[in-house]
Amino acid sequence: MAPRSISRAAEAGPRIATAHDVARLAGVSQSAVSRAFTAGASISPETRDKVAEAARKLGYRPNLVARSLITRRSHVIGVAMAYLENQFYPRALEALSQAFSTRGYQVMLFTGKPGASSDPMLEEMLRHKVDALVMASASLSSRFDVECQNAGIPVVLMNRRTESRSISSITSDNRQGGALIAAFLAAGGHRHLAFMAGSENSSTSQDREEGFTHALAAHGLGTPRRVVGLYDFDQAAAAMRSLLSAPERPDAVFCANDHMALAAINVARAEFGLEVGREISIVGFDDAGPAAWPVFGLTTYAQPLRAMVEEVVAATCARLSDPTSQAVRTIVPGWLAVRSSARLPPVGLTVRDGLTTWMPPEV
Amino acid sequence: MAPRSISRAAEAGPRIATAHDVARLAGVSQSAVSRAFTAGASISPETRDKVAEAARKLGYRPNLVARSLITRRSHVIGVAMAYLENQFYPRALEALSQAFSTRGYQVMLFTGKPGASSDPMLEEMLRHKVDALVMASASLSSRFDVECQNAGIPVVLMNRRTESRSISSITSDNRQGGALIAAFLAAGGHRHLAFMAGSENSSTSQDREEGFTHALAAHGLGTPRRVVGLYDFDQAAAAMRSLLSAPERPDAVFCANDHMALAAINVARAEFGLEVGREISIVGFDDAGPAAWPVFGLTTYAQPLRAMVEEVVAATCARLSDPTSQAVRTIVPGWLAVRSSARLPPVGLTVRDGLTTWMPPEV
DNA sequence: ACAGGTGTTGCATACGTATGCATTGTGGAG
DNA sequence: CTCCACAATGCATACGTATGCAACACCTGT
Repeated sequence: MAPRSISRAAEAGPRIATAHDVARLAGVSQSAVSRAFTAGASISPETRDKVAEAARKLGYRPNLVARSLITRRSHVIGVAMAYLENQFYPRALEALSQAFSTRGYQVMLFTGKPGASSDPMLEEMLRHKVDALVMASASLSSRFDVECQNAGIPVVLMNRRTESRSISSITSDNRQGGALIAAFLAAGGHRHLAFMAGSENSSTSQDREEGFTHALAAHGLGTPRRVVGLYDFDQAAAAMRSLLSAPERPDAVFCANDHMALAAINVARAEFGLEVGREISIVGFDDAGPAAWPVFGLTTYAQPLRAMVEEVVAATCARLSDPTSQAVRTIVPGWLAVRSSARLPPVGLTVRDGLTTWMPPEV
Repeated sequence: MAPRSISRAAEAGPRIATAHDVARLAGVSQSAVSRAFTAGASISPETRDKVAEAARKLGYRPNLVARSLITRRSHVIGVAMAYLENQFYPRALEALSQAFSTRGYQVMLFTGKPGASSDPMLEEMLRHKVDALVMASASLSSRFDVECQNAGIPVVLMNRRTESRSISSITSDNRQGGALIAAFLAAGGHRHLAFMAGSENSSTSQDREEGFTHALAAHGLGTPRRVVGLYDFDQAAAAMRSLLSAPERPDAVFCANDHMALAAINVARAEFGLEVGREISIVGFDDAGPAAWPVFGLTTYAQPLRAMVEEVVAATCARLSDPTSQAVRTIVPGWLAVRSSARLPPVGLTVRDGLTTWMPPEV
């Protein structure tokens, strides 16, 4: 090993400076160098300055790999996320990366093979000794839970929940959102409703559907027609086609997320020539970027991205600083962003900062 | 250290198994365990099986942090990417992550503070000992170059280029793409052209503009009007507003990327009531997801995402396996995806697999 | 002047793995 | 039967850093 690394260094020019090199140049011990780079360590200002000067001369940078090995903290958070064609996720990813980096963590991205089990991904994450896992996609197997608990790694779900008591989850109020949309559409005078589900095993889609369906019943409207879009643009388009081709066409469609709602609008407008918002109402969930674009004007339940990300980061860091703390199950409230893709109810609309929202008139 | 880690282990339950634990259980040396997990190492099948069995019992996983320290290879690629609201980038990120993971590398994501210098990001990447850098956004300072060369870390740019001879870059044919669009619009009978630039310091925007402008001149059309959209949706919308409010309105606008072109379509249609493709032509560059959505039908120069990602990964791995190899400068050819956002020329259109493209009739 | 406290420093070791080297065992060629 | 080649294995060490511990200097209060 030693001879090889020497020869490699020889061919690659000057070796990368280590704490020992800095120590030698500064005339102190390696410990002093380490302490100079550790906030709150016991070291005199003079020594710290000597070290800083030597480090500057040598272009020294602490090796975080070596540090990780000894401190047993990699300061790396594994983020599992696929399905990046849904704008909500890239934004979430960017925000997560920002927020974690503010607290001294970097994000390692795991996308997993499309359609594959999440287990190989888990394996890879554990080998890399990530400090924590944020799962924003992929359904977890039961192994996931126990393996992470054995490894002592906190797991935080974003935008989905689980039964496990040891895993934290941050979601928006999916049930209440679905219910609010039901009330909104009922107040708008719609009578033939439809729901487009995401994946069948998605807790998020289930919750939104439940809230929607229950509230519809409470408003005296029957069970909505149901199609499945699998969170996929093309699948959603096909589902929308089948809805609009049916003899009894719905007058309002609630899609389990914006990505599918945008597909629905595309089909309704481009293939069926419908004027969305007048001849048919389409409502989504997320308020991802394009929803607000004028050509769509998608009415949707807005998930507060920044707030959710903050909660994810807070939950992660909490469990990192106190491993005995309980997993949390946080529900962040959202609101209904009212635009033009759905017929408006006569009352209940309010405008604030140029954004329109709606609340049911009576409780 | 030792007493602390013992007490920590005690409170956290069974310690995470190491190669030593496996060795003890299997009745072999730690070296044997290491070799059992190293492809091509000198070890007998029997020993390998014994080790595998013991490892299975203990739930052993090789610690990649420790491995990185000794092999000086982290198997982590730093990917710098911001601007994820432009759909092109999330897709690229997903594809990069997939492709690298196929070759045994994981992706660490660096987004950088919006608007900040890339230097702190670089610092963080070097501390984490990434094996290579893929830069798909952020403009690099000159420090970047030398620091990475000192550290012996290959740098590969995606979708941008640089003067430095030591940095690889993968782009599509931006000049030719701009020229092709000019020819296409000229053939379509447009006479008052405009160009919407991205960022002024973006090589990509510059190249597309150059190709566009030169080819326009060759077709006897004057210098196009020029506005700046800074690759930003709202800025692009504002730029489009100014174009359409001017006394002499252009009959075709070439936007330096799709993201801005989509903003332009939104403004033209929703604010000015124009029928895009008939009253005004709008062309983009990228062929990111929404360009193909029916409501946009954006005519755009298609960058072959998969091919570009493959080239990026190939270039990265090439320099990793042979550090003395030269940096490459690869240009991946694209093609013009013709849809409905721009008036069609009378000749030159061809359809293949349901996709329409266009080539200039004569050379 | 002396005892005790406080703040700095270096030494030694540990983190978990990979690998050069020496040693051993095994089989085949002569 | 001898010798050599080669495969398999263990020992020892190295990667670069953090930190417990002991040694030490310096200061304060009596």
